[in-house]
Amino acid sequence: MTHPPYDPYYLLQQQQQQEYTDRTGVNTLFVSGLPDDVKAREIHNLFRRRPGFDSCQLKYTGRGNQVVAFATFFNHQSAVAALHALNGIKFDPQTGSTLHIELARSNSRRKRKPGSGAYVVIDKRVKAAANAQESSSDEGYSDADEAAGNENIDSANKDVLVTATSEIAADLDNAVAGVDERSEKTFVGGLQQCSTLFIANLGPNCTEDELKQVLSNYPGFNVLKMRAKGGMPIAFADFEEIEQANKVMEELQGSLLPSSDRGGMHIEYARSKMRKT
DNA sequence: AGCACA
Repeated sequence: MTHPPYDPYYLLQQQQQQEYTDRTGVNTLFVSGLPDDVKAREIHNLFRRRPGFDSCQLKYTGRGNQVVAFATFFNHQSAVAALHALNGIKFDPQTGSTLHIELARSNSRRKRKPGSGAYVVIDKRVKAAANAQESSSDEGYSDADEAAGNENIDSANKDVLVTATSEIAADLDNAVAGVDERSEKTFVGGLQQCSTLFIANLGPNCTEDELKQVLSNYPGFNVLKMRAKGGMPIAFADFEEIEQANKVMEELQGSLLPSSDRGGMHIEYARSKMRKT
């Protein structure tokens, strides 16, 4: 049997293949390198302060004691920002185990019922023992399993955090919408966007020219201002439009300059739009 | 983690 283009299964495969290569729509991080005694609460505490964080889940894959986690954000950018902030950190100083974080293959499809938990545990261990023979092949986890596994556990969790934060975000959104007529700032998923970017983690001898050269390749780039804060330079880069700033943040987040000596650039929205003049 | 200019 062939799979003609209208075959739903064929379409699903096409879509999944696309997700493998283009992950710009993915808001979920896949976290591995966790110690096998990690708790869902620890994962939640790791991500809860990250801008745009939504919820997370810990998953016992059933492959040995392997544990992985998924952290979901309100948008792709927030997810990428958290990825760069946390990837490679020592999660447990005792064992020296290092976190490995990447964009998930696809978004968590967890239903967002009001009152659902800020974090969730998926345990495939018992089931895996039962069908040990048939699940013997390839990888340790699959997104389909993840989506199927979590519905039943959702209701057990009474954490209010998720709903609380999204309500706050909605309030802020309204407040800003009223005040900010020219949309120099907007809220997206609890993140205050700004068309000026704050750039940190630059090397001590990063120059304004060096950075300006990189930034001027992007449409909408206006002005760069640098200053040394405690020896380490920081920079503010202003763009015409938020969308243009977004693009730059997305593409340059974590990237290295010739002068970088302590890892890639860290880029956030500035707290306020750069003054004209 | 570090956010100035007015």
